[in-house]
Amino acid sequence: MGRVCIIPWCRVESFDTQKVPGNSRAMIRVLLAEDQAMVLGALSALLGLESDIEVVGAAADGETAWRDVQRLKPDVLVTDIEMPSLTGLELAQRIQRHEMTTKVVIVTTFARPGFLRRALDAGVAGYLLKDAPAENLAEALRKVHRGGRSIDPQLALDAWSEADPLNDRERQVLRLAGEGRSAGEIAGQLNLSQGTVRNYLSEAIGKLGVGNRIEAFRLARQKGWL
Amino acid sequence: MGRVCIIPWCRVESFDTQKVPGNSRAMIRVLLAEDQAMVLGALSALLGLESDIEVVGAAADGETAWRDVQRLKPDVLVTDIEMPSLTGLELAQRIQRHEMTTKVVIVTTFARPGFLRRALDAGVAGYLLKDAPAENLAEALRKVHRGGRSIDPQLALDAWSEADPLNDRERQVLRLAGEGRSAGEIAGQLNLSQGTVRNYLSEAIGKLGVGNRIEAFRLARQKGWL
DNA sequence: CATCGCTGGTGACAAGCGTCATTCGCCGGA
DNA sequence: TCCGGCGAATGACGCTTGTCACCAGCGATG
Repeated sequence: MGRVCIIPWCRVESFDTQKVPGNSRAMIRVLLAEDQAMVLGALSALLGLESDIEVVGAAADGETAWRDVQRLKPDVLVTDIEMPSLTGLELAQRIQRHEMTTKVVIVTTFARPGFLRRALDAGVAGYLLKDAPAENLAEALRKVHRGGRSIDPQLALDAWSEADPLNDRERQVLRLAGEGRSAGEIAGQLNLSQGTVRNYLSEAIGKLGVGNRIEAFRLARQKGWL
Repeated sequence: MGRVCIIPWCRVESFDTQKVPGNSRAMIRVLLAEDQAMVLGALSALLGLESDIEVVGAAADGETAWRDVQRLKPDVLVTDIEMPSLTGLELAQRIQRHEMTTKVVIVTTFARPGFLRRALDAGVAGYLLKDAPAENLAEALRKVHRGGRSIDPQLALDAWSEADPLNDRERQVLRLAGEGRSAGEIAGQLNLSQGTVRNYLSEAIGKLGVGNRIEAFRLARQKGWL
């Protein structure tokens, strides 16, 4: 199995991954997927410090990650969500559909309950935030490799407790308000009266427990409700 | 220049003979500032593999980074831009104003011309994108430490396009307004009068040629002027 | 048929927003 | 010394927002 290192100055063209110097133990074979090259390299370095983890590949976009998953059959895929050509969530779905043994751990910036929910539906075994301490990653990989799950606890709570309180109209109106449209403009665009638009906005503001449309928009977007 | 391959599964062992544990050599003392803990840890691991670089500290927000800069007086500060309490750009400004010898290298996701421009005004020596290959970082640090500069070339071109029309106050006010603060709240926070805040907002709205604070905020942020 | 509940609308009111003309103090340059 | 410019404040004006109480149609459900 020939493999090319994707990091340019790393000029090794291929080598044997099965055989690990001095250690035939339960080495966890990990594939990384992350579109920001520098973060990708850094994560690779980070995991490389762990004696029981072996980074067998690193992909910078969704499609190559998918090919690498099929080719390398890693124990664990560590992936970002936002990537070109194929998101981490779609990647997880494919792995689920193909009934592969590769576990998926999402590592992302976005603490949006909506994302977590979709990730769980796609059968991911881990969901970490980039805000979390770096040690958590290796720990999570071990847990997942043992068959466990590792979900950001704070986020897990949010995903259960908080359902989207907004209805369709409120979402529409809030989206436009967030772009700076006035009540009148929104009314024109949705074929409503100006007063009705203000009522919906007021409703949304009340439901979200904030003070104005801007905060309402920010909160709703942050929660993944828009 | 001896270099160690940073990618762990790339098992090239290139030894650096320069480096001695006693280190009388040009060890580059680096402070990291990055709000995403996992990325911070990963970058730390990445740079830790370089034989001529020593990571002397790692801060997760702007204020602690600033304290660490004063305390540790590192050769180079590697900082993200978007951080709580103090952005990387403000950090660079402070270092410039205090005429410290610490060089600043910005490492960010944002390829916004305005950011680069303000970074250059603040006298930073390097501006890298997280999209860039990981080995660029260490390379840039060395170049900067030798007194050189390392600016993302593509971005450097764009920077000459559009100038930021906003002044300091307008930026501050707009940032807070974008978070949903009212004129009164902003006034309290900046020790201004409510009327003055509205004047600044009006100015900003006019300069940007938009219709209200929300549009002004969105436009300014998109251009990298905040 | 009565009666909910839902979607949308009205009108009124206070508070906040955006604009403008004007003022004041202060600093730096001519 | 005077003058211009800048940062900040003021007050006034009209428009927009956020809130609330209330009303009208309309489809279900009893």
